[in-house]
Amino acid sequence: MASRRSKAPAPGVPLGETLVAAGLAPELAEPLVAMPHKVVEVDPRRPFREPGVPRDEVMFVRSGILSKFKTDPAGRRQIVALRFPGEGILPHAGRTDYGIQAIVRSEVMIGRAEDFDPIVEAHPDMQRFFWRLIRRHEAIGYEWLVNCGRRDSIGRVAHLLCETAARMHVGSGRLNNPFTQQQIADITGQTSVNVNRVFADLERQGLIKRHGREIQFKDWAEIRRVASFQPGYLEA
Amino acid sequence: MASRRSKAPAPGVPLGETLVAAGLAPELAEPLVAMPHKVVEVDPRRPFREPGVPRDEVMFVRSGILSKFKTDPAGRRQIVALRFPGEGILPHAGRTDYGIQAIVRSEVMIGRAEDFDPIVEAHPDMQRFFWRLIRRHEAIGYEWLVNCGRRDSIGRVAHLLCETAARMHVGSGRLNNPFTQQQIADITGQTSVNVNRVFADLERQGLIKRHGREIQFKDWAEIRRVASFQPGYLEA
DNA sequence: CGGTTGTTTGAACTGATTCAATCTGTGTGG
DNA sequence: CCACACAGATTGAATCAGTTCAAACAACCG
Repeated sequence: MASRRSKAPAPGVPLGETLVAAGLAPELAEPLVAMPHKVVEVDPRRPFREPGVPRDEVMFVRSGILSKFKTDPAGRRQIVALRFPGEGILPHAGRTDYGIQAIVRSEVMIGRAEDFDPIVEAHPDMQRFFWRLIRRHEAIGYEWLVNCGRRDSIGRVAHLLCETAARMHVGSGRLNNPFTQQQIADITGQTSVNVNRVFADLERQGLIKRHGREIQFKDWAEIRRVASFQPGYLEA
Repeated sequence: MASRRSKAPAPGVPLGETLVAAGLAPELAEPLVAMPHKVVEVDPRRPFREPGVPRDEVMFVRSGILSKFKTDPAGRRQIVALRFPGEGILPHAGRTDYGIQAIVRSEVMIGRAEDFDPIVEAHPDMQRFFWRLIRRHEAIGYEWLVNCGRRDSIGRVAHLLCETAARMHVGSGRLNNPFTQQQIADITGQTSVNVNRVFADLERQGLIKRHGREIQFKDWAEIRRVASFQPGYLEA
């Protein structure tokens, strides 16, 4: 019953719009989109940026989803953060400890740190904007720690689904689930086998209905409860 | 065989020094320590700051250790971050999703956001300094996610011990372990019962030796391997 | 069609939890 | 100085959630 991701990325919304939607004042978005940059198409689950390399570049997701990941010496992979359209990965002076891969085929705008940093420094409002975004990602990271540390496997998957629905701005209705079960396992610290069983469970309990990759929430209140999903942390 | 934390906090090192030790230029530390503030003694494992409350204050740890925590609706607690001496918790515009408690008796310097923000905005170098600190805490958070998501219980505890030794600047020798087993459980997403068994295991394997709370690393290389501890992420 | 990637299912196993009891060290007050 | 209370550490037994290994199945692609 597996369905495939669409082969083309979602229509490339202009970056400026997505940034403004994320809360940046329109006149501030302008110098950012005017910054010299290239746009790259990134294939899912292929090496894109390896860990341990210095990265003096900014990237913003225009469409698709990027993930930051780390790999244990034993080879087990853990995804530690996601970036949805309009979100970005800021420059990193020293060596980075994480790698980057796309979850689905994505369009990414890449600029150089030496172009980006002066722009931010020149606009205190933009500093505050990025400050707020960092804080939001921090809050999400904390929530993920609670997820991995304290919830059982059903709660973890349910929570990820709720969060994803919220971050993709689909309400409590249908979610076009972008993840493979392996990726969900890598995010929630489990095995893909178990993720599969959890999905079957959720469906058997009548909380969701699946048509291929698409997920329909049949009982939003109850799945929120199972996930103990309190969306407050997502509002910067 | 339990020993108690010393009843007095570690001698209150001047904040300026600890900030400089953390990499801040001495002339930049000055306006920070000159900022109007109060110094508070915080008792361990007592309510200090509750989640869900706006917090327009900065705090810097002068001695002891602070923890940020979240609590699941089911009442299970997860510690999501630690702050050692010289480290701080920056102001938070909206409602905070986490609470704050001390791990051991701590001295904390508390200032107001409205005093702190202008100082930072006036000094680009200080912005870069805090930027780097944020990045470091982000990296630690990612490593914690790997810890909770991908390591077994021995690896988790061993990793926390290694990280703590590094952050407290004790080399590979003796660590005056500041945590109760319950706190270690709350950090690593386990039960205190299991943490206890892990400690017994580590000792039986000859990796550590315990005298009350004090831990002596008998085989640093091997415990690093067990923990898959790569300290690179700690260097901002 | 054959190759690849992702999903699904079963059976055996194991690491960690739960519950409950006991033990140890520390501090307090009589 | 002893009795007592308290917090934390330790141990055992039963249980269970999640892993591991292995195999089959489905969908898509060239």
